[in-house]
This record gives sequence, structure tokens and C-alpha cells, in this order.
Amino acid sequence: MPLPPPSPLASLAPPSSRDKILDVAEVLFARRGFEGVGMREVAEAAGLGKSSLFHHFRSKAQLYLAVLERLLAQIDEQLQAALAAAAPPADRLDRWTDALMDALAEREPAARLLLRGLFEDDAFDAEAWPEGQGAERRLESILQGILDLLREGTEAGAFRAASGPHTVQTLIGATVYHFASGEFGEGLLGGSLLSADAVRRRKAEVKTFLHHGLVVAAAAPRGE
Amino acid sequence: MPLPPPSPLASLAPPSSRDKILDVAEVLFARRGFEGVGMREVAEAAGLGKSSLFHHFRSKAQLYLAVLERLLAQIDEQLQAALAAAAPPADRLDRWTDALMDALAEREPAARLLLRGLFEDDAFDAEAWPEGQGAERRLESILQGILDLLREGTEAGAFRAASGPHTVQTLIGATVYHFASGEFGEGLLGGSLLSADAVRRRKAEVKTFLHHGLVVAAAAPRGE
DNA sequence: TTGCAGCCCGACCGATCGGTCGGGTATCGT
DNA sequence: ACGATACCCGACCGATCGGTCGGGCTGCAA
Repeated sequence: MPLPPPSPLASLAPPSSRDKILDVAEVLFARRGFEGVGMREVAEAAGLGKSSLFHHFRSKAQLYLAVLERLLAQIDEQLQAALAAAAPPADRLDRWTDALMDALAEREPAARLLLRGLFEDDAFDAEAWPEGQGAERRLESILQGILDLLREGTEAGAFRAASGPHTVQTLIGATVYHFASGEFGEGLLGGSLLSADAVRRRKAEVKTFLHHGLVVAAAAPRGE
Repeated sequence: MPLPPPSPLASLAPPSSRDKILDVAEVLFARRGFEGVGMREVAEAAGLGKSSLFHHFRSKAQLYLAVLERLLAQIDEQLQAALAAAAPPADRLDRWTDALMDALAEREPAARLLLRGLFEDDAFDAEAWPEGQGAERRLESILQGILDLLREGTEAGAFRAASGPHTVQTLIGATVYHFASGEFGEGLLGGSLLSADAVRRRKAEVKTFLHHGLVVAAAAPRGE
């Protein structure tokens, strides 16, 4: 994996072949999954011969992991920036969910790719795929950030004493799943999920949910 | 597709070949997705020759859709039963989420299969696959049930005036995604997602979220 | 000018894919 | 006793899979 060109400033040149491959592979893997995409197809979409792909990536699996890592790195940076603000925990939580939804909405394949990535964990787990450790580390960084915020907010009394991991799962479900739901979600909502209006609407719904829940007269929830 | 044997009572006989095929295909499709599973593999796991599969199902796609339809039908029945109770809307909502999580937890491949099914919508959409209409109808029945409940509860003043479709998306995210999150979710939560304890815990977290949200001092959420 | 590295390609490999075909056997109504 | 039907199988088909190989082209360093 040769280092990227020096690029003393943000590169304005047309994307290198390597980036082009990553771009088209991201879209294809998001649409049809790892097993559903062939290297021939990626090559054709990138305007290259199939053999050329193997010049840039040693195998299909490595290409897939590189796509995932690039995406997770960019999302991680956006989320860390949101967390860095000097503001009360409730505000930072709002900023974090906004930033996550912006990141998912501004790049169409992102949400699906992430969820599909979770489902392939069996196939790429463990030390059998060392080139996946970069993506793994980025994921852990994201989790660490939001878990720290939740803990801090709870200790400060700004959040209910809810389980951090469970809350993270709920947040992922409300955001990543939503933007990954594709035609199903569009049929349910009645329109595109990624338009500026739809994104704004979803942000408001999720944040209101975080702040108030759904049920009005707060009786204790039914037990088992 | 021959009709099942008369079975005047619930069949206690060992599962027919057809059911056996559906059982193993459900597990395999959930684990590796439609494209990642071969008919040879299904046949071997079912203890049959590959040709025999094509006696029961005309194609791999039809087998996949049959698996999905069977699952959706069973979930639909459990959810309709939960909705049928004579109780206030908030109670019926609790019962519904409990029933959904029970259904997802008692059959391990269920949640993943459902989410994966959403992602394959592009491949099986439209009228190109008429044998998928059964599954589609079951899905619509499920959605109709919960949407009706949300509307009724909102009109009765029991729920906040939230968007029904958005709330459904949030509920799916909090339940289906959670139980589909596999190794990722287990690493985050620190243990099995499907144990009786873990399921009870998740139910409590989700229902508390529905009733109270997360943030304590209910200031208005941050705008854009 | 030469050599070498980066990049790209067409041709090819063994393996596996979904699906077909012809035929074998067991069971059942007549 | 006799089809007919359901069920199952091994062998086979063309297509496609991920990946390799040897070589061609370009631009830069010496």
C-alpha cells in the first residue's frame, strides 16, 4: 500500500486510481454486500482492468476493509469534533447525534455499509484479518467518545441513570439503521431519507425522543 | 409448492424435508446473506442432495423469499396478539415491544434475517418477484398494526404528537437492530444478547426510554 | 541512454456458482 | 397388479468467481 502523494495541501487533482476504486467499491459494497460484488464489476465501474485492482489491493477482502476503514476514520473525526465543544453534556449529546446524522446523510452508502459491516463480523473477525485492525480501532474510538460523554452526563445528573452501552445501541438504531433502511424507510416515511428536509426532520424527532421519550403521563413502564 | 400434510392437530412428526430446508436456510441466510450462501451448502446442512432442493423450491430466490415469509408470518401473529389486548394505548405499546423482542430473541437468526431482508430490497423489489408478495403483505400488516396503535394513542393524548413513521423507525432500531448486532453488540454489552437476562434488561431499557427519554431537565432540544 | 518502478492490461487458472436432466425408489389410490 | 406421484440422487452444464502471470507503456533518476 504505497503512501498517498505528498499533497502539501488538500489535493485538488482528480482522484487517484486508488481513491476512485475506493469510491466505487464503497457504493457497490453498500448496495449488494461483500459477497454480492465481483472484482470485475468494481474494475469496470472504476474504468480499469480487473488485474489493476490487485495492484492497489492484495485481495477483495483487503479492499473491503480499506473501504470500511476510510469511512470510519472520516466519521470518527466528525464525531470527535462535535464532542470537543465546550458545552453541557445534553448539548454535546445533541451535537453528537447531529454530527452522526450529517455524516450518514451526506454520503449515501455510509449507513448501509456500516450495518453490513457489522453483519460480516463473523467472516472478518479475530486476528485472521490484521488489515482490519485500523477499522476496528476507529470504531472503538467512536464508541469510547460517546460512552465517555454518557458517563460524564450521568454523573453530572444531566442524564437518567441508563446503561451506557444500551443507550449507544438505541442511538445507533435511531440513526444508522434509519439511514440504512433504504426503500423500506422511504416507503414508510413517504419520500427520500437523505433530502435536507428529511434529515432535518429526523434530527428533530430523534432529539425530541432523547429529551422526552414518547409516553406522556410518566407511569412506570409495565414489568414482565 | 404442495400443501402441507393435513395435520388436523399441530404436527408432532419430525419436520418434513421442506421445513428442514427452511430451518437450515434461515440460519445460513441470516449468517452470510443471500449471496453468501450456496445451494450446495443448504443441501448439505439439510442432509439432502442439491437437486432435491429444487424439487421443493423452484430457485434459490424463491427459497429465500419463503424463509422470509414464514418468519414474518409468525412475528405478525405474535404482534397482532399483543395488540388485541383490551388495555390503554401505553400498555399495548409496552406489550407490543415486549412481544417483538420475544419473537426476535427466541429465534436467533430472526433479527439479522429481517435487516438483511431490508437491504436486499433492491434485488427483489417490484413485480419481478411475485412470490415475494406474501412476505410483503405480512410486513405491511405488522406496520399497519403498530401505526394504528400510535395514531390511536396520540389522538387519546397518551402519546406525544410524534410522527408515526419516525417512531416506528426508532422502535425498529431499538429492537431489530439491537438483536441483529451480533458480535458487535455482545462486545459492547459484554455478554450474550439472547440470554433471558439480557432480553429482560433490553426490554426494560427500551421501555424506560419510551416513557422518559434520556435527558432529565427537559429543556428544548438544540435546533440546527 | 539506460534502467527501474509504478501502473495497467488481456489471457488464463481451478473452483464454485445456480440450475437441469434422466433415472431410481417408495408409497398410494384403483 | 398397475400406473401415477412424490421424493431423492449423481452427473453434468455454462457462467462467473477471486486471483495469477507475463508483458507493455510511461516517466523519472542516474
